[in-house]
Amino acid sequence: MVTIKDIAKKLNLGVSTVSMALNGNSKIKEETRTLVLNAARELGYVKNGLAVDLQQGHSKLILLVVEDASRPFFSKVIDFIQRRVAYHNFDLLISTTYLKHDHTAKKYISEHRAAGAIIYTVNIDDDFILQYASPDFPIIVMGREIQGDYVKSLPQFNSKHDKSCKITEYLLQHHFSKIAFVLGSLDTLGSIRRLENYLQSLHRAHLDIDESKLFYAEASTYEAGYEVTKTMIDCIHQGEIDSIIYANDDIAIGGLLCLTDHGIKVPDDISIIGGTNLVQSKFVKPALSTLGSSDESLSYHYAVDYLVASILKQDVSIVEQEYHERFENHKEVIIERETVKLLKKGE
Amino acid sequence: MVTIKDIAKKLNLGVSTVSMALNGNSKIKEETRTLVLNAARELGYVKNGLAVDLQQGHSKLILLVVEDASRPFFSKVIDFIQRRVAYHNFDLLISTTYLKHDHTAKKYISEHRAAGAIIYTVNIDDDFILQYASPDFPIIVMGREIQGDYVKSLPQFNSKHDKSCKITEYLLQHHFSKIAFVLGSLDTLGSIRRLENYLQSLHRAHLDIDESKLFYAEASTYEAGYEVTKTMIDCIHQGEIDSIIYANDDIAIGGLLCLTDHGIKVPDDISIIGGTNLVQSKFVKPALSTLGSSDESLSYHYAVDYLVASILKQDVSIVEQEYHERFENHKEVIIERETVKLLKKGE
DNA sequence: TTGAAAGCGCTACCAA
DNA sequence: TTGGTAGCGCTTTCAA
Repeated sequence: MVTIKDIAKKLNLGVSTVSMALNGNSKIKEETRTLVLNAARELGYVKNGLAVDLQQGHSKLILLVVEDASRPFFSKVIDFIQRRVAYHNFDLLISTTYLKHDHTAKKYISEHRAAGAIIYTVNIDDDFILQYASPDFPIIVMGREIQGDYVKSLPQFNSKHDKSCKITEYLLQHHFSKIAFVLGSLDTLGSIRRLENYLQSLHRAHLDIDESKLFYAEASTYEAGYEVTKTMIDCIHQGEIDSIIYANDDIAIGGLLCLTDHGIKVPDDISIIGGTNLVQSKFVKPALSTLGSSDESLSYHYAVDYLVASILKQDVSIVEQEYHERFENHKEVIIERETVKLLKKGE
Repeated sequence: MVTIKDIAKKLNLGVSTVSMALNGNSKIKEETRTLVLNAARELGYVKNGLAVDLQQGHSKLILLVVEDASRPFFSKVIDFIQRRVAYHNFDLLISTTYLKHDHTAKKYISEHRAAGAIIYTVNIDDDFILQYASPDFPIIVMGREIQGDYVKSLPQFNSKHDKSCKITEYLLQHHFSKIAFVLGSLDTLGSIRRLENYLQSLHRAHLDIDESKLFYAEASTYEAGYEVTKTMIDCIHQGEIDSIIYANDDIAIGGLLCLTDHGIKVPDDISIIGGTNLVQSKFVKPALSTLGSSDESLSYHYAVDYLVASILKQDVSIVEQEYHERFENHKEVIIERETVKLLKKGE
C-alpha cells in the first residue's frame, strides 16, 4: 500500500508538504504540487479515507437502515433520502435488515462508523437505539415512536391536529358499511394511525366494530397481502364485507391479485383501497385507489435536515421551525383510481 | 467522546490492558475484565471502529453499488448478495447511483473505505474502475464486461457454449413471425445476449431483420417501458407486429400496461415476453411470461465468493473451479404464464 | 498478568 | 513555502 510517506521519500519532501499538496492547499508552490501529483500517480497512491476520518474526528457518512430493499415502499424512501443527503454534501450508505440480517447495521451504529443514522425498520430494537444514540451519533427513527435523548422520531405529522386522512369516512360517504381493515405486519405509525382512524370513524358513524373484519398480514409484501386476502374470500362471498382498507399498497396489490384470482371483480364485487401511494399501484389492473401525500418528500427532508443539523451540532430548533408550517399544511389525500366503486348521487 | 484512555485513567490501568480486556483476551484476569467492562458501561464508552480498521490495515466491508434501488430487478440482486456476504461474515453496505448520484460510491471506492466492491451500474465508468481496482481493493463488475487486473466481470455465463436461452426460437416455434425487440437502456450483458440471440434466430429462420422492429427504452423502468410501447401502438394496429420481446421484466410490465390502456388485448391481439423473472411479474394481469434461471443465485454467489477470496488474497482459481460445474449446468428457462398465446398443434 | 511504547495513514500546528 | 512533530483511538509486540 502506497502512502504519503512513500511519496515524500521519493521526492525528498516532508509528509506534511505532500499532504497539503494533495489537498490543494494554496500554501504549496504550484510546481511542487505538480511534482507530488505526478509522483502519486506513478506510485499508484490512493488516499486512505479511514485515516482521514480518524484524524478529523468525524465523518460525513449517514447510514440508512431499512427493512427490506425489495419492498417497493422503501424504494421511495431511499430515493427521497438519497437526494436530500446529497444536497447537504453528506454521504449515504444503505443497510438492510431483511431476514434479521442486522449484523452490519448494528456494527456500524455501535462502533460509530458513521456520523449518524436514519432507522426505518423494526429489526433494530428500542433498547439498542437508546443505548447508542449520543451527541456523537444522533439517530432518527422513522415509522415508530421512541422517546429518548439524541433520538428523534418521525413523522408525528398531524397526529394531534387530527388532520390525518379520513380514509374510512371516504368509504362511508360512498355508502360502504361493511368495511374490513388489513393491518401490515410492521406496526409503523402510519398503519396504526390509519387503524385508529378506522376504529374512530366506525364509532362516530355508530357502526359496530366487528373484530372479525380486522385482518393481519404476516409482512408488508405482495405475498403476505395475497395470503391474508385468501382468508377473507369466504366472508366476501357471503357478502359480509363490501370494501377493504389495506394499511399499505404493498399488501393491497397482493390482495388485489388474490381477489382477481378467485373470480372476485374489483370494484364491482368489492372495493379496495391502499395506504401508501406506490409507483406500482397505478400499474396494476384495475389501478389501485390509495392514499397519497400533498407533500411526499416532507418527512424525509425533515429527517435528513434534522439529522445533519444534529451531526453538525447546530440548533435543531431552526430546522423544526422551518418545517413547522409545511407540516401544518400537509394533508393526506385520496388518490382515486379504479378500485373503489363510486356510486352516483341518489344511486 | 470516551476512549479506552479514559477507562484506563479511571481504573489506573494501562490502555493495552483495557484494550485486551474489552476484546476478551484470555491473558487478562477475569476480575480486571469485569472492572473494565463496568467502567466502560458507566462512562458510556463505544468502540471506534475506524481506529480499529486503520490499525488492522483492513476492513470487512463490501460495497455494493447498484443503479437504482427502486428498480425491482435490483431488489433481487441485493437480496442474494446480502445473504452470501453474511455467510462469509463480511459486512455489506449499499450505494445507489440513481440520477448520477455517484459521489458516495466513488468516494468509498477511491479512498479505499471498503475491502472491495461489487459494481452493478453503468454510472461508474470503466476508466474509474480500472484506475482504482488493485490488490488492496478488488472489484467485481456485473452486467457488463471490463478487462483489467483486479477487476472481474460477471457473469459470462454460457456465452461461448451458446446454451443461452432461445427465447426467439420459442416464439418462432409458436408460429410468431413478426417479432419486435425492445432493448433496455442499460447495455447490460443480458440484454445484449438476448438481442444477439434475436438477431441470429431470425437469421437462421431466414427471416429478414427489420430495423423498424427494434425499439429502445429510455431506461429500464416501468415508465420507460410504457413510453416506448406507445410508439409501437400504430405498428401493432396495422398488424406489423405479432409479438414483442422485452429485454427485461421492468420494461415489459410497463409495456403490458400501455397495451392494455390502448385497448390491445394480451395475448389475444399480441403476445409479449419479458427477460428477467421478477416477483412483480406474476402479479400483473395477465401474468407476464418471462425468462428465468435454473439457478438464480448462481452468479451472485460466485461474485461474492470470488470477491471475498480476492480480499483474503486466497487463490481464486479454487472458487472458479467450484463454480465451473454449476455454470456448465446452468440454463435459462422460459417461464410460461399468460402473455404468450400458445397455439395448439395444427391450429 | 499488566503496561510502555510503537505505529496504522493522515492532518494541522508551529517553526524554520 | 516547507517540514518536524504531535496525535486521532486503537492493537500489538516486548518487557516488566
